[in-house]
Amino acid sequence: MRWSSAFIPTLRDDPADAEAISHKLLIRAGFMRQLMAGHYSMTPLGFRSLRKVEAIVREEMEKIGGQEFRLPSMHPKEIWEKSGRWDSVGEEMFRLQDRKGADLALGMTHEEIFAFHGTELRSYKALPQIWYQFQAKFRDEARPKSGLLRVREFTMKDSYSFDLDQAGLDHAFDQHFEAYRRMFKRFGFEIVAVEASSGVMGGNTSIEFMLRSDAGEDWVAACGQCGYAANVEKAESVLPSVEDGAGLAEPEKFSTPGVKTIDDLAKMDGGASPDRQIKTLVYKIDDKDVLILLRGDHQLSEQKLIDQVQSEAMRPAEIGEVKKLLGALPGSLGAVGRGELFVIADEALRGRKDMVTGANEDGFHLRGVDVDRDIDVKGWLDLREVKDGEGCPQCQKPLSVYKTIEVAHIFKLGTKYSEAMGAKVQNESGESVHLVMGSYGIGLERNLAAVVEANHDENGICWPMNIAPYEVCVTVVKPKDVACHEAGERLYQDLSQAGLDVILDDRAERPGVKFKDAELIGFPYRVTIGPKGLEQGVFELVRRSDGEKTELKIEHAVETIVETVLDERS
RNA sequence: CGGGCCGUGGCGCAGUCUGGUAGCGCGCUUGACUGGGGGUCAAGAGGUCGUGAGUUCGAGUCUCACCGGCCCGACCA
Repeated sequence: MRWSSAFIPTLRDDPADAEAISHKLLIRAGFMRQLMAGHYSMTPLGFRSLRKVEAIVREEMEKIGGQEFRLPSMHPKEIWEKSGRWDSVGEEMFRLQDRKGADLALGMTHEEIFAFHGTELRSYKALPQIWYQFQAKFRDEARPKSGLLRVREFTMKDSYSFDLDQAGLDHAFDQHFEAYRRMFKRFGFEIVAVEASSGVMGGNTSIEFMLRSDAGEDWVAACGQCGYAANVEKAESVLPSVEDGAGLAEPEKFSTPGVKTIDDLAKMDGGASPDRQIKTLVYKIDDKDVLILLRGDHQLSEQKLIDQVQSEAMRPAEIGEVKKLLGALPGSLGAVGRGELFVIADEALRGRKDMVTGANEDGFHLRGVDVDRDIDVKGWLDLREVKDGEGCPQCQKPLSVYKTIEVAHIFKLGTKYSEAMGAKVQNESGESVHLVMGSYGIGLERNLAAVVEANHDENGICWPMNIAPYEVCVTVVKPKDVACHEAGERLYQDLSQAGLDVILDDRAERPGVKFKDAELIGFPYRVTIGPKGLEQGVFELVRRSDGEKTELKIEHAVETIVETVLDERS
């Protein structure tokens, strides 16, 4: 490609509405443009890189025996009703009607559709199968943000495995796990694989692949010692034990005027430190009132609660409902003597004595509370959100908690969808059994953005060779000079001939403009061809990642550049 | 969905409080000088000021409604 005839709309300033680095750089460097919130058009440069991401994913899928499909993105309501997800996914699914008034959905994932096609599998002899596709996914995100990191329309490679039994699924899952690791390596960033909550996907095991980044929105707890890592929606930790005093024979009410928070009570004379307090939250779970108890210095993880309580709908109670139920406002709530209510307590409260909690009377608390003696706990669950520095559940060393981008998610689904669609095969003994399924997703655009988040500097993007839109940029410093022009043209032809992706910057621009643009876009290598170099019989090769410059004798330039580029492809 | 901020040439912004001929920088076009890190000079093109209604002699500016975008939170297979 000759730059003079290419559409590469670079911008001198950061776009005003971008925050995330990948968002700013992909816009500025001319890789994409926004159409509306959560929907981006890829420009030719962006599409080249996106196709390289896709090619890597496809290669790795083929390596594990994946077979590529292409499914419709518009689905009939009926198939989503069979799995129950027409209702359970709620507003996140785009829905529409055709001219006959039939209800349709834009696919946000394809478990139902692949399971539907899986019904044509009849015998164990046909197994295992791994089916995949690249397809646009539509999700009506409440808040699209951060450029390509959270959008409403994107391309996903989703694959589905079909096996006879759990052991088969485990194998397919492991194959995907390894394939994904290879993909990220080739993308040029390090990931951490974590245990995750499966959300409404169903199934019991899922693993997320996370890239550490401040632009992310998922928190991960990881142990540097033993390798334990989990999404905070799922992570556990061990706490130092707390020594309790003997306490009182029975709870004693005391006045706490103006105390509204854990902190207020901790600061008050005769109060209690947060780890000696019981925090009481009120939730409406399927219209039932439930009290949730945690230690005062602990935070509820709603996802943990959702994952452990079978419920259709859950929300915190409104303030009026709380007052009506317990007779007091938040700040003075407690579970003592409320045995008629369903009380769930976090494990960290088990066996605690001499605690302080609200008296269900504004401005009053109870001290000397013995959890086992005074509170009728119906269920003990791990509900606490893990915090930085707490002990690793495997090796007790301190955990670190940090922000990440979820770059892929793989699930062991089990038989949820094969049962819903009636996908069965006969096993060796002639019995009909439901297919055991897995599903494995990776978003292309998000991974493109992740590559940028992980590979950039103050001058722009630093593409790894595998993802770069062009591997080499040949910069002709003075295109009007015949010798320069011809040398550039010849090098461009030779490198292209050798199979490299190369762009020739033949624009009538100042050298500075060309250098800046090339750095902003982030070509891994750039060759400078100018009068000075020609006089000495050399080109200059500049590496984007560290700015290292090498002088190449003109007669050996092609050979050296080709070798360098091929070396870095993987 | 709650809270906050913002819509003015392609991009970044000023002008809005206090109503009176729509501006600046960059980019773009043409020409000249230039040519190894966003150069200089000259001459140009480009805007229904998000949309609609209202107040006013007069609205980018004031009022109301709507639309769109960004950020925080809630939510997120």
